Amino acid sequence: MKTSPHRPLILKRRRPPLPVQNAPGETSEGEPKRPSVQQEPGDAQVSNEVAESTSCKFPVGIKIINHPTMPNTQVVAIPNNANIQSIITALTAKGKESGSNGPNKFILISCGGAPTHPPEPQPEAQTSNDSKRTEGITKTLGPKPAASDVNLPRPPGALLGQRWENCAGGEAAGCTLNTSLTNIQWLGKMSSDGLGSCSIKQEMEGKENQHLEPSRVKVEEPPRGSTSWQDSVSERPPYSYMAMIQFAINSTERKRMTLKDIYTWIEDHFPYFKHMAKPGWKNSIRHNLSLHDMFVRETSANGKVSFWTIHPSANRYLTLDQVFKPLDPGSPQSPEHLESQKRPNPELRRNVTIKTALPLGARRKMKPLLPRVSSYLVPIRFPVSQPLVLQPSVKVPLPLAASLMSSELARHRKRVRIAPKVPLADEGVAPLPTAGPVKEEKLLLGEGLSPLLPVQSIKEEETQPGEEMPHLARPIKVESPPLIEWPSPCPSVKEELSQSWEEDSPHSPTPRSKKSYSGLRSPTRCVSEMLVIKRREGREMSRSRRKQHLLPPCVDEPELLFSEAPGTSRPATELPLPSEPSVPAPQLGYSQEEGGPFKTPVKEMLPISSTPSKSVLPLSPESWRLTPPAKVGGLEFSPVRTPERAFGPLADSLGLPDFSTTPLKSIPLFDSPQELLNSEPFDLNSDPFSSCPLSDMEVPKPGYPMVGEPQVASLPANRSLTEGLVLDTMNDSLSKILLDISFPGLEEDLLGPDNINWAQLMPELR
DNA sequence: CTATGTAAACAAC
DNA sequence: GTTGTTTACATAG
Repeated sequence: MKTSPHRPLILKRRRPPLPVQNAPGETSEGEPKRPSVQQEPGDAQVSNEVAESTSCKFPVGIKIINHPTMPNTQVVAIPNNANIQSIITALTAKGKESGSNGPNKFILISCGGAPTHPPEPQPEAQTSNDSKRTEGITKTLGPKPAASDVNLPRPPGALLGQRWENCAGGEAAGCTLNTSLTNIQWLGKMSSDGLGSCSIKQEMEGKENQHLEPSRVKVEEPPRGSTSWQDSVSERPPYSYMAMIQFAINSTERKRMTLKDIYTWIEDHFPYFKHMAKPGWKNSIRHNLSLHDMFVRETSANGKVSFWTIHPSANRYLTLDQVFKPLDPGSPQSPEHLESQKRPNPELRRNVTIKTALPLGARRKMKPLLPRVSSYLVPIRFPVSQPLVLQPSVKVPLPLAASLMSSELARHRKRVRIAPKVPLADEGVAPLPTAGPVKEEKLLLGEGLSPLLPVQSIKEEETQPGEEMPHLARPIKVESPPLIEWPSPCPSVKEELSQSWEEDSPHSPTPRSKKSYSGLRSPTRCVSEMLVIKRREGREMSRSRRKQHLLPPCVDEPELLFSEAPGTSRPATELPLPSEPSVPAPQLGYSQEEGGPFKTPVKEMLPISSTPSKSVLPLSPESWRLTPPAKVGGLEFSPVRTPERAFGPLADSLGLPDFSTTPLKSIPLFDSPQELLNSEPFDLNSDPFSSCPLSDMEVPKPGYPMVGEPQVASLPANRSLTEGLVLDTMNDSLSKILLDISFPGLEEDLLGPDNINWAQLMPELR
């Protein structure tokens, strides 16, 4: 309000639109889809599944054995093609029946089972995106599938890795990422999906500035039954605009959303904005979108529609669901509860961060979605001789795994790393590669994973089939200044390694226009034809918050990414995952990005605030954007993307600490995630779930040498890690775990009593 | 000082 | 009017 005298004049900013090329595919996208949230066709499919689930039958092929050392715990081997949801339902029922005395915890692992095809990737990816969004959505049991984010369970095969996004709502609507199995929602009770689902959209109230004012506000509140959120209507959500924007964008399958849809999503999920907030909140949303580098604007091919996306490197794929669970079981989430402080709290950060440890109470009312299950992390030895065995199983994305593991363990050593802020440094300043800044955090990371890796991007675009590389190549135009520059590679150093997204790019110092880069990199974009727009140089200069960069643009950008080897280079983030699932690559990265989501104190993680704090990292702001592929030193893995995004979030949700810390036995093997990745044993490829054989994928590892890191040896041949889920019927939780499977030949001692006869479960292994 | 929120001036459509 | 960008300022921590 204040009119500040100081207000600078702004001269024309915009630049002409880019030429758009249309992508054929895109077309559909172009349109803003609104959130119609509700949606889509997928239902039919879903229903089927659901139906099944209800039946609770265990599919054929399921094998259950008692865990040798854990009481009331059974190991359930699920064929890839089995309907997980139904299995979980059945197990839940079984566990409930047993109560505390009988088996009430189940470790679910994929046994590949049906050899069949790799699970197909879900429909999802494919191109359709927008248009299709329909995809398979599975709907969950949850209450409202509708719109928003629903995470659904996935069908068969999906165990681990996939993220399915199903999203119902197309872009607008949200889909969360799902972490497939991990999603608790399956259990029904927890559904957090869209808070309230919204419905309605607002009529948009009109102008921003008008006030709705309170007066009207309250009126609408829903009946209170639900308590939670309703109450919350009048309360401001504890999330920052940045966080809410991320939730909104991440709720869509494509991870992109038009401004209007963002408004709508927020209104739908946070009634406060619809009813109570001053109209100026929309201005704030826009402000945040422009301000934070993590938000990248892309235009549709035709140039008509602008979509806001989250730079893959920075995207933690946070969704409302992931972050918290409503206190009230029944009610939809209600983040809103909290107080209405004036300020929304720092929100996520804190909240998100959540370590499970934290007292819930402290955090506003939200609870973490996933309970930790430490105990489950017990390594399981696999008798089988071959290392591969589990192929079907999930590959755990490293990161994920790491995170999983670490979660509990972590605490021991580790530190929590914090996500560096994103340095969005914005353009200008890019720290030199060397720039030292990287600092601290990295260190941590260094070892482990770099959580930050950009990796993630993944999914988004999967839609576009194929092209992984393409995108890279594809030039996207940047709007602005021609800067585009592709970054030259910076040589930089590895240092960056760890940093978070930003880091990745570390070298990339070139900050340049952030956005520009982003465009480049983000997978999505690649895919799509979108252009990215965004910042122009101008910004760089500017001192605006965001910009902060310190350095002048290095100029170079790290473009390398692309240039380089195809596989490798691609920024992790970018990879569009063709199908995400497929991507086997281990990705460590994602985690980082988020900072492991939770781990990082929220702050960082969060959105990282894009706002650059200037000081923070030297990294260039863009760094993340660019995400230098391999380059980043340690990050190498980044290239790997996680197979699924899902994990990322998942992990986050867990609030795992750093990878490195993980206590699990298995872990010890790897010092860092990287190691894991590197290590062969994992067959990443084999991921059953992934649709694609990895073969295609490039695995990151090779290419980049880690920077300085010593790479560690890979896992022993006889061991491998696989991801599994732990269903605890005592508390209705479903969590991912990383299993250490030992093959014969290993040291016996290690094995210990807990060996499980995997052969029983997974004949195929043999 | 940082992160965030808010208001506002402008620009381009 | 909408969308996007950028400043300026306020404020909590």
